[in-house]
Amino acid sequence: MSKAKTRIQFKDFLRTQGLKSTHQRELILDEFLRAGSHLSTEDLYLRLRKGNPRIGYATVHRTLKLFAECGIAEQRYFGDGQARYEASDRDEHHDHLICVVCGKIVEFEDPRIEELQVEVAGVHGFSIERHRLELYGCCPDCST
Amino acid sequence: MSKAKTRIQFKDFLRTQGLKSTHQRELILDEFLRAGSHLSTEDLYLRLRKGNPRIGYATVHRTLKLFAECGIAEQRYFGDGQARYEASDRDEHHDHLICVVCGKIVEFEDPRIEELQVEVAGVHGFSIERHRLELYGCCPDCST
DNA sequence: GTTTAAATTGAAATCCATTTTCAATTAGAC
DNA sequence: GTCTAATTGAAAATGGATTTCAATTTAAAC
Repeated sequence: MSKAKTRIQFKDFLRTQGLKSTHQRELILDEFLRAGSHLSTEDLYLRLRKGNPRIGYATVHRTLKLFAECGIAEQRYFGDGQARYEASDRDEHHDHLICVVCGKIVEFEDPRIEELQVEVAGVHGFSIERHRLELYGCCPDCST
Repeated sequence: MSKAKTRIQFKDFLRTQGLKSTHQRELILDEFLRAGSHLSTEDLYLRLRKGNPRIGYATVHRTLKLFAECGIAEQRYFGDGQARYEASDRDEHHDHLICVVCGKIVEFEDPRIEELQVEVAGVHGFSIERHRLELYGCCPDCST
């Protein structure tokens, strides 16, 4: 989905929820879309402060939660103690490879794994809503 | 592995690390092995307090970390903001099905998924050290 | 058994990301 | 422009994890 469409999606979301479209929310969405993925609240806050020293951490935090609520972003936990957000407008779904040495995060997807997940859940009577698959290991750059 | 053997494993670990075997550490290990899995530090602390009001939260916390260090327990994060520990002396490895309604946690394993993970990681040049797979959905009891 | 050095304990303090509070400001409907 | 409700951001609160430190306990040496 294009950035322009994402902006419209967000505005629509705000309107339908009786929320207001503000300057800060627009700035935060712009920077979020511009920045790479897997950003923590702190990361995004610091990037925003460079251009706008007036923006508050609480607002960034609250706005990221709004993004997650309306489907623009997804919240992830990689176990380092802080939540990260990634734009969910790119592919349908993907999982993560995380380098335990340098922290690099690579995305991947494999329909065969997804299929087996549904099958396994079915055996236990579960219907899957979402899943999380993370592979931790050593990336090519760090294994030399 | 039997509980007796796990106790010996822990004592050996302590000795080789130059650490001491204490009454508290024995109590905590006993209660940890007696209690079900997926316990938070708080859970275990409260269980221990019932029989031993003198035991401290910090000691439970530190001892659980020791368990993880010596391979008796594994630390898990399910995204509710607190670490959980499970005994790692039962099967070789397993993943989790988590009910988003009642919070029930079911364990499963599927070698076919594991195999595909190794394959996918290889495509990206990663060697896998460990992984995390969690399926979130609705369990049979909650879907009726 | 006694001594002794080092590890351990637990209450309290600290840390740190997240979340909430609240008075001042702003959006947008009228 | 007026008015009401939502929003903002600095500061405070929250909550689990972790550390501090004086008192206690362990276990090795004697």
